[in-house]
Amino acid sequence: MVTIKRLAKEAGVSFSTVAKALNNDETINIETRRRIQLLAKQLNYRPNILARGLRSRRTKTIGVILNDLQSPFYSEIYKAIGEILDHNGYTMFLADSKYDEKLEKENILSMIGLGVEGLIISSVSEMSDNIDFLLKSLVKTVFIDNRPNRSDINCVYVDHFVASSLATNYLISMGHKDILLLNGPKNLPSSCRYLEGYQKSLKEERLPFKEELVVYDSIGLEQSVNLMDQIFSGNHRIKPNAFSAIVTLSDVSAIGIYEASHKHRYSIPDTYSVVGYDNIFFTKYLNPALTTIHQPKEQTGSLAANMLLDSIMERGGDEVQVILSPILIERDSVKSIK
Amino acid sequence: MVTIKRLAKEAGVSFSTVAKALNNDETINIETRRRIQLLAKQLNYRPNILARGLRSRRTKTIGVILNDLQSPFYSEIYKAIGEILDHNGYTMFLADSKYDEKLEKENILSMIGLGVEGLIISSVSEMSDNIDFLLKSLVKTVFIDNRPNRSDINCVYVDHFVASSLATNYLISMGHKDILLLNGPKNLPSSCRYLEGYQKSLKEERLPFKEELVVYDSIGLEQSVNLMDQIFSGNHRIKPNAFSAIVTLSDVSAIGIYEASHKHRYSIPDTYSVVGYDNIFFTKYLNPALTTIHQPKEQTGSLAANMLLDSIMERGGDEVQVILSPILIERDSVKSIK
DNA sequence: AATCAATTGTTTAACGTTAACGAAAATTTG
DNA sequence: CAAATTTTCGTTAACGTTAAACAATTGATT
Repeated sequence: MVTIKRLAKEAGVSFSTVAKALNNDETINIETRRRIQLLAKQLNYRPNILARGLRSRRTKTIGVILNDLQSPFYSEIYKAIGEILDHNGYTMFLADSKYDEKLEKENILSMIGLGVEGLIISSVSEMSDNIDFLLKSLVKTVFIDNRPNRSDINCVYVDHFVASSLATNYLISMGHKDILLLNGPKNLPSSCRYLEGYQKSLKEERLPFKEELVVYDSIGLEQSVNLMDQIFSGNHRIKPNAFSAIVTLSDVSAIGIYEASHKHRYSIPDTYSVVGYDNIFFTKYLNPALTTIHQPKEQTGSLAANMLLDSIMERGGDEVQVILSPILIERDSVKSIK
Repeated sequence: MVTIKRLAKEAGVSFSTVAKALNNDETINIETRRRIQLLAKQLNYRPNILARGLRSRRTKTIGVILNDLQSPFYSEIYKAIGEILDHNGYTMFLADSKYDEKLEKENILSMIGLGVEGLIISSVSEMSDNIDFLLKSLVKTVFIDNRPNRSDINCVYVDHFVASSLATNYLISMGHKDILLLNGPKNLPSSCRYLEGYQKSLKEERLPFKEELVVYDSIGLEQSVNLMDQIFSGNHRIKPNAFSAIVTLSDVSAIGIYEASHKHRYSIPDTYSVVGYDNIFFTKYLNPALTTIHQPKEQTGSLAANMLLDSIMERGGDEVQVILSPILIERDSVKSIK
């Protein structure tokens, strides 16, 4: 392994001269600097991040903790984060919290142990101890995808309340009255906002809110398939004829509905209308093309990354909360029954 | 930040006693050990990986360098890698080489600087200098997705030659004679194997190999859309009526074909038949459901991770090459024209 | 010629951990 | 009961880097 000492020996100078030369320190003669920098390149020298981080606390790494790494939704977000970080010489650690608060805590501690300078996190809960813990610790943090219940934080998220009311309003305008809400885990902040938006739209249109038409914990493909399979089979408290449309918290869930309905020979949108959420890239190629609520994922990622870097570099001042707007994308998975 | 010294002060022992206690060293009284371990948990102590790695070279991290992080194909692979690593107390660094050899080299050097114990990499080229460099360095490496031209390495990949001949044979059996090959970058090992399999199938069936029906660099959604858009518009050396079927190197490319053909009002499979590659999870929900060649992605990831861990732990002996088999998945994007 | 400042380079001490070694206390042995 | 052994804990020196303090050489100024 080629270290600074090795370069020093090779170049015939002290190791700290090499260190300064590599950091382009003006107190080293420009020629010596050039000479050493060239040598470093020739020998494929790379600073040992461990040593640097240990000494200087500047590891040039940041941690990204998300609820589901595999989901294309989060993929697009961390793709955007990665781009920004790359341009700024930073590397990212990715971790999957699997919508689990304990795992999230584990990941946070790991990241701190790894010496990250900052963290971007889609926190599982709105008022988890993890959030307090994070704010007490010294790592700069940006919360994405949802908003913890406090104002002294950096965050960027889309308004889930608006999103679900957009979806619900649209279904109502198409004549649907019994709308199943396939919601996420109950403690998930986005689930709460989502439910509220759904309720608000029903209320506005003077439709009754039927608690029994809300079902939780259906995030992810498999869970969603299983759940809808139960419903379509009649093995669930919700019966197949109790609703004519479905609002989901994610496009992936919507695909689960496609799968289950396909199995039971129900047609979408003829029997059931479906509105997804996220607008992940392939939804327009589904059969039928999915009507969904678009989230600006790339923007979320790049904004979050830039905010974090600003915060790390001490540029930019106070904490900021950025709220992005969702957009309804009309396609073919909703049928008018007016 | 809570360190080993802090714990020592708190517990009234020397810092090295704490270190040993935390590593469950038998030479420390069981009671003292328990006491210190409890304290560590209470104070949310996490070992500083930087310091540990610097001193002991055991960072418990491995690097994963892939050609396209966002593609669901690679997502599924690194998801599987992550699962295995988690169970073994390892963390992973992810990096995107974007099918670029220079960026790949950059990433390799970064990973080494980060102190990874091993590397899983989908190398861009078959005989890149990067491979020699890696083998000369001390980092254990597993190559995935394709096979460098040497035998003294660990790798796991599916046989792209078999894959493309599976696809081509199938199309021929459905009566297609003019088959466009949407291949990846020319230097990509998988592209080479893919071309060879395609040629072999044509030859077997005594069909002429038309070089002009092979087009390169069409990996990724956008490139694929642009390319097909050109072809369908007549602005390409390949004319729209020169072929009746398309074989692609990735499902994502296949989606690009869907997009372009949709724009130009061509029907799949009525005007063009398409066979994808990878079988990423949502292809069966596309319109039309995509006929594709399945790659065992999860298996690839978990095998690679296990091989790497074996190699790191010095268990297991020689280098192994694992070749997995692709499977044809018949769906609705191919039409018989016999 | 003596002084001072600028220029260029070196010495040294951290950062938090591991691990080899040393030392003290507790226990066993003859 | 002294000596030998075991048990238990403390000392110390690395790992490769950064950064502050220090030293040496040169050039400019009085």
